[in-house]
Amino acid sequence: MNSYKSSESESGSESETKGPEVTEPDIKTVSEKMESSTRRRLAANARERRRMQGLNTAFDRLRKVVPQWGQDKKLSKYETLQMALSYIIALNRILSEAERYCTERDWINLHHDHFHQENYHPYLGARSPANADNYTQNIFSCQHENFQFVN
DNA sequence: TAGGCCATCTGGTCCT
DNA sequence: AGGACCAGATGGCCTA
Repeated sequence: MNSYKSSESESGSESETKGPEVTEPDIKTVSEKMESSTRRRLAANARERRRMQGLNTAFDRLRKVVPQWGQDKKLSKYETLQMALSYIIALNRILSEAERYCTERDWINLHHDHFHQENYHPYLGARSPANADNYTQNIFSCQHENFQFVN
């Protein structure tokens, strides 16, 4: 654009006329600094790429252990987190309920009930993040009743 | 074609 | 100073 061009030409003419004299060591220092800066940026980019790849690997591992009934399409990161949350809460509920049922038969019946697909319908039906948020809120509203943190 | 999801780059902040 | 983490911007790919 014009502004860019004019400012560029201004600085150019300034250095020609009254700018500070640039010596050979100064030029070398400036170019070395730029080179160093570029090198650091590229290294940071590579580290960030590795970091994100690590994060994605973790998401893939999480997807493998989280239920995915009838969904041929892989869960998005957001969906994976939501499903993991739902799954953990369900497992936790089973554990706490199991403590209340003394006979093995009762426990097996409970186990079957909890892992039936219908229990996850609220999440699977949540297509938009807004709906998913509502579901999360519902989950958390139950969480206070069901979770007890042990030191 | 719009919208969702994702990878990458980038600059800022905090920590060691 | 350098690394880790984060959030915003951007562009590509895919699907309804």
